[in-house]
Amino acid sequence: MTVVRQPETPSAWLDTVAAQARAFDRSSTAERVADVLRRRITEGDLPPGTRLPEEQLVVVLRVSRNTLREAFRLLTHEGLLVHQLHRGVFVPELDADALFDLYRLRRAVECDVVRGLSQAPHVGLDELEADVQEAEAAARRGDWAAVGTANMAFHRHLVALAGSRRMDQVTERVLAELRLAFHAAASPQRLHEPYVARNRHLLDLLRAGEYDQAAKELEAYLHDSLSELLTAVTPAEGA
Amino acid sequence: MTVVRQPETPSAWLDTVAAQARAFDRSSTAERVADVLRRRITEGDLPPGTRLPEEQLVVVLRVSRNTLREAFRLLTHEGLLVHQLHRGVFVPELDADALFDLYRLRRAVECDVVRGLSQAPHVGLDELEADVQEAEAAARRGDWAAVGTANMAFHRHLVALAGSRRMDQVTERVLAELRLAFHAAASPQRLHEPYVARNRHLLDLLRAGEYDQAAKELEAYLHDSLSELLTAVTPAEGA
DNA sequence: TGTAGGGAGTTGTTCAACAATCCCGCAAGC
DNA sequence: GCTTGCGGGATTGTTGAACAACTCCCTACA
Repeated sequence: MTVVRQPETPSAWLDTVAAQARAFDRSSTAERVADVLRRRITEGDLPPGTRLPEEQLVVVLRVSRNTLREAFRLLTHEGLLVHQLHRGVFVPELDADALFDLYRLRRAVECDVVRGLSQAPHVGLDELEADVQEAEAAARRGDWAAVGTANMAFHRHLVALAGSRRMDQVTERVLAELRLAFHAAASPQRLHEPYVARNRHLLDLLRAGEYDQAAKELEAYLHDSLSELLTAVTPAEGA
Repeated sequence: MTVVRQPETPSAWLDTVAAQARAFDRSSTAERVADVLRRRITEGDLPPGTRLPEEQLVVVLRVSRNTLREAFRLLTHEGLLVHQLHRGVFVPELDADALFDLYRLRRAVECDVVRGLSQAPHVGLDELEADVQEAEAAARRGDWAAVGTANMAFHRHLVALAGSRRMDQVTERVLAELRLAFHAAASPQRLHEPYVARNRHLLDLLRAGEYDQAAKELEAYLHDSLSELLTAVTPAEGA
């Protein structure tokens, strides 16, 4: 039902087809529910601190409580929800400490990937190029949300260059949490615009094989990005 | 059974104490179940590839299927189980790629932590000292499993120096998966013994504030550890 | 003002049942 | 002989209801 088999040519591409079919299969009800909620959260429809009551969602989503709770687990695993015993699940509120923490982990992973590229010479930078172009186009038309999305894709693809499944997972989680903070920011333009050019610069350095230089630039990049995000999120945290 | 009650003095704080005791006891049933399974897995009782059937475990553990499945989720989140749709949960089998991947992420995090110590001058190294001493003692009595445990604690505490909750989580997961591979190794001694002295050396460097030097040493350390683990796990993977 | 008590509402857990899927073996066909 | 197609049994996925345990808020009382 799911896979058409071609017995006369048992070549390698069958494996890839099978893998894709299996990935397609991966649509349990809980994951579909999680998809819906994930979109709502990452789009910013649910502001941080919002509680997600089980009973109401059960009615709206047409699933049983157990399945909904399974979806909650998935999203909690992704950092998009936090669970409090006997109180329910909430959209997390990221304070300055959390942002610090996220950028700390982010820096460790991304910079390590960039530095490590010297060991794996020829990697495809096409996706990064596409992301930068996408960001530049979005910036020209003033769509700062799209700029932010493209920038995040840039970093996701950057980490993907390492070919490490677990690093990809960590990055996915970090960026998902970060997106929560982006929504809380006042000015999306200030938050995203400067990094279009810097991503372009970073990509140039990678093309030139200047990996150590790129890592340094990336570190400064992330430092500035965190500073900007902190001032954008905290309303007025003077003495 | 779990909480001692004092009926003659029913004051308010007693209730909160009781609540805390209960919460302490283990917040939820699912977590208690997860604890039991986690121990069985990390002790090596369940060899990689083992399937954990729901019905049998429900009977043995005296919990409902839903609660058991919740425990499965927790352990899957920790990397101690893998889930396959409509097939069940299994103890993961780590191949060479997975080990490579784990060490890649591990190197990125741990080395970043060590390098970052130059920014946070005075950190407590007492726990690291205790771990090293523990490992040394275990090595003297030939308890290589205990050496491995102490070594892992050393690295966990090393990362903890950064004070980053998310880095701690990542490390926890990486080490948990790694422990699975350790069980598959033939000679625990070869796997753990050399790193007792190297941990001691690393600690000395940290005490001296030679953080860059320590990071370099740690990188070589992890490289050697991975090599050893690969030869220990793969039976005979020559050309 | 502050605090104990109670009740409503929500979450945690269990149970039983059914639907969907996988696995294994067996027979039919080339 | 090999593959294909088809059950049948076993296991997982999902549901709905029920009860227990807990949180939160409101009220009464000192």
